Amino acid sequence: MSSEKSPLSPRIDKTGNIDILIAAAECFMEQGYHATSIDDVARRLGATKGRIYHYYRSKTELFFDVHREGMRRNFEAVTPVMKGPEPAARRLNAMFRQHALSMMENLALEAVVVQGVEMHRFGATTPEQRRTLAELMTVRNDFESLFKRVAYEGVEDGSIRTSDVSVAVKVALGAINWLSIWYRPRPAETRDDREILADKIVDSIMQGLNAPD
Amino acid sequence: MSSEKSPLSPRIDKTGNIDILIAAAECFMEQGYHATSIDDVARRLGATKGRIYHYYRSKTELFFDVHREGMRRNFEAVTPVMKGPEPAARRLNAMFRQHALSMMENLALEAVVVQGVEMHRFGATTPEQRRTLAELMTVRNDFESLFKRVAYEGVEDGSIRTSDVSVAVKVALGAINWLSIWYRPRPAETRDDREILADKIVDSIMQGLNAPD
DNA sequence: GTCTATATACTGATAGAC
DNA sequence: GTCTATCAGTATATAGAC
Repeated sequence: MSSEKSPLSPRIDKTGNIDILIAAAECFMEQGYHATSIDDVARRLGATKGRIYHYYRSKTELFFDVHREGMRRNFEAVTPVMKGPEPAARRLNAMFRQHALSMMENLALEAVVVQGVEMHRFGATTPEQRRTLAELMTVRNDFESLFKRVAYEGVEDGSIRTSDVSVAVKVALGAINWLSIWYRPRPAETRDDREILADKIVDSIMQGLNAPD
Repeated sequence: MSSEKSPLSPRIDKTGNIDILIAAAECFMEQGYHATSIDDVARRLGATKGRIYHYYRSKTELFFDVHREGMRRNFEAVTPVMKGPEPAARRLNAMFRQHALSMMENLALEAVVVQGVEMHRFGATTPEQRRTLAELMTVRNDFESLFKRVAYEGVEDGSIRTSDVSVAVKVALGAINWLSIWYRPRPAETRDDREILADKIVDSIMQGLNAPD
């Protein structure tokens, strides 16, 4: 059905497709995109292929929609804290923190987003799929630009020091995205635990490892 | 024939298998493990499957060997600079720098190593493959431990400041490993260019983004 | 809207010629 | 040591019953 205006508009939920997205995200996270069959996703849903192909014309489109939902949540987490009267360094700090928390709390979706980055490697796809892929990469770049913009503000207001804003942002986001590789929630984990971890990560990013002289 | 003693011993080269490893690494980097067929690898070699299956019993073993070679080069790059009379912070600095350069100069191999991390998801494998996979993960952990050890030394000699050594090292290595996602060498790139980039990355990791008061 | 076939294509791995 | 031919297994996607 997907009438898709903006890549950020919530196009799901009402039809109950969110179940399919979550099931797909979990399968993709655990086994990777190519190793996951539509049957796997259906099995996790407690259904059969028929249901999935009723909503999605292809496995690729399903992947794309998971990716979209993951990015939507990324923006949702970060944009509320990026503006304000504080020095840019403090706002950037908050953005990293929010992004890290979003990674932890939407682990499956975000793991797929991370996979998606390495998936300009979609080899042979239809022209339409190519366009969608380009669109997703644009959204990713826009997300990165959010951080760059605030980082530049910080260079100007003197709250941020770096030899290269673009590299510094890539380093910071890489560190956070890497969570999708090593972070797995412990059985009785609370929101507090995640916030403590997020703070440690952001502290590493903002303060670095060198002891002050 | 792979007689394999240590995961780090150079078991290749002489038979010319290194060609197969490189071709496989490039395919895996561009399309991912599952999307790459043995025919793809053979085509890149300018040969057919027969040649590959003469040296490797399965696609999985081929992947494992690429991973091994990538990790071997990682150790090779980092271990020479990890000991010495300097404060631990300086040695850690050098280790990160070497690792970043190794990522850039062995891009295909290292991209496969990065994929390998997310590949405890090998689903159904033979017991032997499970053992190999566990071995590879051990090697990865040992590599990370190299950095942790020096970071702890830094905490003790006062040259390093962090709220959590383990997290800080994961953050730093994540940032560097993320290179495999976004770094692609420009056409006329020189060693100097790579060193400049590596220095910027290491600067970000060690100094952080906050301006000194 | 969901399920059960089924068509079609591809891929990992093997056997045997050269 | 490399190639050709081929088998068996599996996956995407479709068609049609319910």
